Amino acid sequence: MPEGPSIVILKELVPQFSGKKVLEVNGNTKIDKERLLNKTVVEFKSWGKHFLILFEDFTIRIHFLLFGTYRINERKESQTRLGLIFENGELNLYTCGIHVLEGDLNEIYDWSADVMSDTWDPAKARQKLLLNPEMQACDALLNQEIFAGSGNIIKNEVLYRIHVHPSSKIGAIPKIQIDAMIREARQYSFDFLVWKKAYVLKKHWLAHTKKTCQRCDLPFKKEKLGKTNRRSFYCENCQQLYI
DNA sequence: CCGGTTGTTCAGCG
DNA sequence: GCGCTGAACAACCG
Repeated sequence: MPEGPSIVILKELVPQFSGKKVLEVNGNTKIDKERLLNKTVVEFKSWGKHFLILFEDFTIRIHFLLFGTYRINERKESQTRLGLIFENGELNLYTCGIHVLEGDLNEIYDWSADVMSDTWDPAKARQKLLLNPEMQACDALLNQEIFAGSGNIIKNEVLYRIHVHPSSKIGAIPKIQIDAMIREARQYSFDFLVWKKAYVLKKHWLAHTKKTCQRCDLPFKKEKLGKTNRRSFYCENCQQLYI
């Protein structure tokens, strides 16, 4: 569920509730559910891994973390975190973090940092990267201020596509590879979106969870790397280490 | 049945 | 106040 493209898929499934009034609220969320009652959804948005439900005076921010899921016009057995019932159906959210955001969303979010946004700004991403020469490539691709929406799968696939070792330092990577990283972070996210919709995402993984490199047939390394200490799958032979 | 995880936050420590 | 570490959260798969 959690990476950016999955949130975009959710966003595409809910316009049926845009402009509709919340007739009933349920779930074990700690936020004040009364506040949503009889309010009308203005719009649904997303920023990276955040799913946003906009009301007139406030916004509900949903983060699915590792295990979050949702159901539209159906329910799961497990406890609902937040359920919104409209005249034409319902949106049920499970195992997610929920926050209420006050004020102007444009002051909270830099939309151009979202790799899937129409306003994604590769030049800004490049600037941010160059300001962090000591940062490791694997950490950069998980950094939500630089690549909002990118997660561990996208990280591993992008680094494999651009032939860069996850422990490479940003400042030592040739500029042409930095540009490739930025380009592929977006491109792979859209490939992810298409494949996920067609239920063929895993089939297209070339690095994530893989045992062997399809380019050179040598075994992949599997290690927890970087400050983020997340699983990296990489080929020592095909992915260059820049230090 | 146990181990692991598409993620983030926060407490605790030096 | 900082940076770092590890726990906590919690559902599902193999």
